Amino acid sequence: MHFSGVHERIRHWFHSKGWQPFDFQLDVLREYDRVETGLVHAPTGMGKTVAALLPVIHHEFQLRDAAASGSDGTPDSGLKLLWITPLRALAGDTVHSIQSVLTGHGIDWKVEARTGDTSASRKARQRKALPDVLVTTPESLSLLISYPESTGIFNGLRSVVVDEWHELLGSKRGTQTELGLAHLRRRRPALKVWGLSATLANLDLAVEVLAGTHPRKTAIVSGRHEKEIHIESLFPDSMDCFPWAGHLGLALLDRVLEVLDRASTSLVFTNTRSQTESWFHAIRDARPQWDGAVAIHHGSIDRKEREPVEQGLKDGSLKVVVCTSSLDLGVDFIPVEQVIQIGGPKGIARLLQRAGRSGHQPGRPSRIVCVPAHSLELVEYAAVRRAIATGRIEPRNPLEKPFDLLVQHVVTLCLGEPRPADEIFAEIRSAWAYRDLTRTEFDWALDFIQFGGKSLRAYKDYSRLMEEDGKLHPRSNEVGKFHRMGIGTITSDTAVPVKFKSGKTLGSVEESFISRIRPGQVFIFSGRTLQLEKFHANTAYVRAASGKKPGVPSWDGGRTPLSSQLADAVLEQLECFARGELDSEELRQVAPVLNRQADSSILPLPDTLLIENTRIRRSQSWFVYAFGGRLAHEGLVALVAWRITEQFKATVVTSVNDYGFHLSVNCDLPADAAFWNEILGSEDLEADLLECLNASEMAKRQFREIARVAGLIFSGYPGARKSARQVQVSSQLLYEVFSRYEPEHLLLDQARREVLQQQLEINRLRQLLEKIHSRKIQIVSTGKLTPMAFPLWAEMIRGEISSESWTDRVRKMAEELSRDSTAA
DNA sequence: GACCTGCTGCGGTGTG
Repeated sequence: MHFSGVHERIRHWFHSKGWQPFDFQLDVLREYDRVETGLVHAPTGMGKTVAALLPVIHHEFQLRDAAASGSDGTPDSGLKLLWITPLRALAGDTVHSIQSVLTGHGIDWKVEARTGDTSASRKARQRKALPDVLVTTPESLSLLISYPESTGIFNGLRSVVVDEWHELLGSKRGTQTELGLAHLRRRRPALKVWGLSATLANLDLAVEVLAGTHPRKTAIVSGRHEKEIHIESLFPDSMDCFPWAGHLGLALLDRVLEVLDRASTSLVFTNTRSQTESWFHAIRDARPQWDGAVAIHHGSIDRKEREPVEQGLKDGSLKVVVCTSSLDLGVDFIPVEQVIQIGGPKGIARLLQRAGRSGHQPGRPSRIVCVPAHSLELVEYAAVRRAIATGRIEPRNPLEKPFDLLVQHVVTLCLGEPRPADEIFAEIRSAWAYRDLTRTEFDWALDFIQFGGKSLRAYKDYSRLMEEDGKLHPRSNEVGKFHRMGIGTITSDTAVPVKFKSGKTLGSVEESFISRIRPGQVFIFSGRTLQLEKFHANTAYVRAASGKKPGVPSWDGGRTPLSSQLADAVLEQLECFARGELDSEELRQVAPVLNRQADSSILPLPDTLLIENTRIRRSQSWFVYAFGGRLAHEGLVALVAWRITEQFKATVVTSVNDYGFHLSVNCDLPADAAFWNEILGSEDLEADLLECLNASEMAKRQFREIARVAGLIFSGYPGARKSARQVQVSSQLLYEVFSRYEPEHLLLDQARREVLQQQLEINRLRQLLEKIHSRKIQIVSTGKLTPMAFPLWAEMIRGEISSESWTDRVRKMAEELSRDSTAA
């Protein structure tokens, strides 16, 4: 390897820190001249930040050397490096670490952040002149682009780093980043762009998306230092008394406490917010001596309450933090000794990400302790360990031309600088997501922005731009004001704020939860026991309380399905088990349950589709183990139920989980493979789905978010947000107007598309159906519920009856089952 | 004797 003087200086810096450079860091340095868009992927905590800065430093050294030898002019002033991060909470720490690496090399650039947290005066200054390095979010970048006085501030920009690109890639925020990059590249054609990412299955696509459509020289640089991951599971004393279903996992509380005892800092990850509340209370009640050293963190807790928790982790004053994905990324700069996962892993990448929160330093292994909430989760842990060992991981799929964001971005661009339509079209098409955007679609968007489209022509409010001298201009200053308040793609939920009378906000809960609580009743939230004082002006006023049996809130959140990769890996583990290859402790432990499944039915395997048929009182229950994840199953079960009722005069009750779905039918269905093959046919899938799912209701809800991103709905001034109801009313009105007068409206089309793709995972469903037809259908009649059927049955009766009798019925059924097993 | 669910993320005005 040849090292110029520049490389020597960089080597020297590593030496001064007592570090060895990693190969991939030097690879990035070597690729810099050749490559225009690159992607660095390495496990978390492996020095990606330094890797991204080395070429920037190298370039600056070259310029300085040239200037010193008199061959070049003065160095650029203003912004040279733009660093995009998805999380504003990371911006401050990123500023410091960039600053320190640069200073170490004798480069005294000014490094600043610009996010929503930045002070108003600094933001005002930054509109006109930027520091040498700016750390920002995709949203704040869009805002910068939207200010007329910012024209020119990117004129000295040399490189962009997109941090945590894997996190942005699969979302509209990623698409927004693509559009931002397309704009910056138009201004600076020679721009170098580097993405930093965790490992993904589709790295090639990830770099392609980052590069956009211009032919660009790209490279993928891999961190070769494999991170060591230790996955350990906790087991109950006996599988006999371990639940077959459920999600809380508190059965293993004592074991978890022992694990917490042995480390000074632990992160306890859960899968839901309400689970976080339950575990926080359980731990605090069991270890009162840890008072003040146990904290809770999730997305519905107010940011002001969360910040001290993050700080407590940083300074080591907290021993245990119970959290959701809210701390998946946010603790990059924090030393955590061990990580605990309560409940199923859901995905391979997800477990890796969480495990990576511990041992967050080169050379140190990551450890994660997995706590099953029910028996079959042990198979998931075995599967995820195997998948990691064989290098299998999920892809993240980028979005394709979302029209709501297109509409938003065109306005953003024209606010910053009035431009001819052709030029804007070309720029937008250079972003990967819009590479296939047709001129017709683009013209539709322009017409919509200028005149409100076909159906809103009469309303001036929807006319945002106008053409003058061949350029698109904002129609008024008002347009800019309202538009900037709506920039971004995250649409917030409909939750009710929870406040003390003093005015301090604790966070927010679901309206459906708080409406069940009467004043005087006690519930837990944000780790506190609270009493509802009154519900007034869409706000829940509470005071601290003590009380037994407090209610635990639940939220209407996302329902992360088991990933396809992990579902396949689970089936493979069952196959291993069937072959007698019990090469993990998890499989050995769960053996009694799997044996019972195999004895009373069969084990579902990769090449079979198991359908169980059980008579429960007067109904026939059919359990289909399709292993498609709960979202795809929700679509599938609706479809199957609909097709059944088309053929038979029957009432069908359904339930789903990640492994399969269940139909309870009050008539006899044929127990032969041909019938099920037909019922599960993939013909007319989309049309049938839209028909049977009451799709317009789902689309209507999805449309609300689309209308907000497209700037059709103003959701209120900061600090004085409109209520969910108000937003709902105006979005519904628009939906109805479009449906009536302009059914081909591209935003309606997008709403349907998003329902199919995001809420029902149509692509996965389609693949699933194809896979089903290549599998052998095996129908087994069972006398009793099997271990795999039990959770689906319990899930079904949850929707049927009150919680009191739910408990009774589950207990009764469990007792019945356990009597059988002792008798057997 | 088993059990009640369901993630995250950002940003903004203007006038007295």
